[in-house]
Amino acid sequence: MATGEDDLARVARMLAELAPGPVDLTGRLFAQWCTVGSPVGEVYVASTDRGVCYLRTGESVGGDDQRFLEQLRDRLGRPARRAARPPAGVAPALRSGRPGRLPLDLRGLSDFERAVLEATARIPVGETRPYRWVAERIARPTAVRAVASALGRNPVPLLIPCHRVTRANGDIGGYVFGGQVKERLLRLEDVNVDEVNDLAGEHVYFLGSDTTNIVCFPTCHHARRITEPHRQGFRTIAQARRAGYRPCKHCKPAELAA
DNA sequence: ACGCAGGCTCGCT
DNA sequence: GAGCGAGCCTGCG
Repeated sequence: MATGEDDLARVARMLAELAPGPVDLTGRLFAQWCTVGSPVGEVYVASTDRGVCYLRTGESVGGDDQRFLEQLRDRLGRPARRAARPPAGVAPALRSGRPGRLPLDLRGLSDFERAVLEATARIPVGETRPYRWVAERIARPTAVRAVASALGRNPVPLLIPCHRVTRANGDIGGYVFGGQVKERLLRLEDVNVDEVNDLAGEHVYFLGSDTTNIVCFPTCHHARRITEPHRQGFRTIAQARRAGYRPCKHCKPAELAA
C-alpha cells in the first residue's frame, strides 16, 4: 500500500514535469481504466496519457474490479479513474489481434523486457514462434528462459501477443491466463494446433517445399500454402540446410546464416 | 519407440 | 548475490 506521502511526492514530481506547457492535468495525474470485449471475454484495460499500460482478463481477476485495481496499483503506482470508453484503437486491436500503431506505455520495464515484448509484437496473427526464436531476435540467443520469464510478466497480454510464443518441442507452453486460454486464442487465430501436435509427434518442427527449397516454421503463412506432394518435414534447420533448403525470410526459422 | 516426470541450468531481477 | 521460472533435456518405465 502506498502512503499519502508517496502520493504527494509523486504529484510534486509530475507537476514539475508539467511545467513546460499546457496539458490536460487530469490525464497526466491519473491513469484510466475500463472494460472492453475481447476474443476471450471482457478484459480490463488501463492506460495513461502515453498509452495502454496494463491488461487483465475479467476471468483472471474473477470479475472483481477491486482485484484488478490492486494489481494495477502494483504495476503502476499511481491512481486510476474509471473511464467510459477504452482509448481509441483498443477494441479493434483486440478484435484483429494486431496492435498496429496502438500506443503502449511500457515504462517501468527493463530494457530486456521491452526488447522481448517488441520482438514478440512482430509475430503475425495465426503464426507461432518458439521462445528460442525471440531470444535470437533480441541478440540474446541463450537467454531462452529469461525470455519466458519476461513474457510471464507481460503487462499487456493479447496486445503484445505472448500467446504466439510456444515451446520448441511443439507443446503449447505456459501462459499468464493458463494454457487453455492460450490454446483457445491460437485456435481463434486459425492456428492448426492439431497439425502442429501431429508433426511434433513425428519430430517434425519445420516444413519446406521442394519446389522453392525454402523451410519455414509449420505455422508460417508460406508453409501453409505448400501443397501436399511438395511438403518436406525436417527435425532441425541444419538437416534442412544439408538437403539444400534455406530459411524462410518471413518466419526466419534460423537467424544464423550459414 | 514413445510419453512422462524429474532434474538441471542459465540469464535476469 | 541469491532466488526464480510461460523451458529444455535426459533417462526411465
